[in-house]
Amino acid sequence: MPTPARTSRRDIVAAGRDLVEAEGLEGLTMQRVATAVGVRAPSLYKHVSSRGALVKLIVEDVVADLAASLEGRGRTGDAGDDLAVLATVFRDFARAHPETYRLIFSPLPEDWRPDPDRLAEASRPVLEATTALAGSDRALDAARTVTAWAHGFVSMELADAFRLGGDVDRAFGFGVASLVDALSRSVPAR
Amino acid sequence: MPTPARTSRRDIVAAGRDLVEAEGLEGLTMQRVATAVGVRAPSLYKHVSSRGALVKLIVEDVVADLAASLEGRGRTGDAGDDLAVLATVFRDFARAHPETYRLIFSPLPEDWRPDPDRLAEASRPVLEATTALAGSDRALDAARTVTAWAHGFVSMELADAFRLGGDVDRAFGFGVASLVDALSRSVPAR
DNA sequence: ACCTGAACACCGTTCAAGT
DNA sequence: ACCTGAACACCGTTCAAGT
Repeated sequence: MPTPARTSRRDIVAAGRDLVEAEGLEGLTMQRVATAVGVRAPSLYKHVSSRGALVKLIVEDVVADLAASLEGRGRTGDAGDDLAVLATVFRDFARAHPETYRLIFSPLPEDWRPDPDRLAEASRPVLEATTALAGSDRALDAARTVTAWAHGFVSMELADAFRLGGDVDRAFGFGVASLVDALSRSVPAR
Repeated sequence: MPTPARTSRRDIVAAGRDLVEAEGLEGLTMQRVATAVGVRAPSLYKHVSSRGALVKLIVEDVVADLAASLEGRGRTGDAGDDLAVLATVFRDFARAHPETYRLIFSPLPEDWRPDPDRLAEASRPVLEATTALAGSDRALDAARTVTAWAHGFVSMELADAFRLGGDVDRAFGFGVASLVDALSRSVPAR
């Protein structure tokens, strides 16, 4: 006689994401997720195949939210301003969800990694802005430069790795301005 | 009656570091470390206070090696060239020790983090180069921009996050050249 | 002074048994 | 069809007992 499901993959992913945000990835245990959704740990395996698979679902959920935050934010008419806006939205997302942001850029085992298409979706707005700013020949290199800088900056900020004093907000502004400046010029001389 | 030590903190850190490099942080179990140094797990606690403390010692060991690699490499006479050399040494280090590189930039629990002084030591060569390139007023902002970019680039490369094709080496060269270009100019106009 | 086996409180995961 | 308790093979860590 069938039993109605007492939980769902959706609930499990949401509960898992909350757990990660609250306690980090190591706080994500199957037992705690189970308690959060009102079930025993073994029952989770009817909905997700393993803890790793759950991590992957959580990562994809977070990446989708990040993509949605960036979507349509680079449309001021000035490609340099667009890039600055995108960088700020990106940084704000990271600060609003520090643990899950860390998670999506963590070195995860192969089978826990999100579908590459989801990542491509999140990076499209940046690519559009760099195309406008630096030309289509240089757009990919330029997007990689900006993305690397933004991710590096934000992850160092979250890791509390800027320890030499100074104004971190100013350093962020300085970084965007320098990049926009460099990318809007013709090919560097070196 | 005293027993002579069958292992040492030094051996334990070295064995732990090898384990992390070979299998990632989650491969670092006290039991495996113990086996590697020829002892049982409980004995390790005579030499390190916890697994977290061992992780911290490993991180500090890796950071010291990174600092040594960078030391004295930014001295060509041209500050732009210096920065390019430092970036390349940094990237080579990451590719030579991918797992331990990841570890030192991982979001670690507070008490597992290395002594800030060790990190400052590793970043000094960059700060010297940006001082020469951008002037002392802008040196810190410039160093943060370069460091963020380099770390972001390398960590995305290691995470296999550059999935849109193109030449990753060229993107790295493009990034350094753009940054050097921007930082060697006067204050950006934005 | 260091090393050990036994024990404790946890993990993730499997599986037969319940409804 | 989903949920459960019991079990298995692991963890990190503590501690009394050995040398």
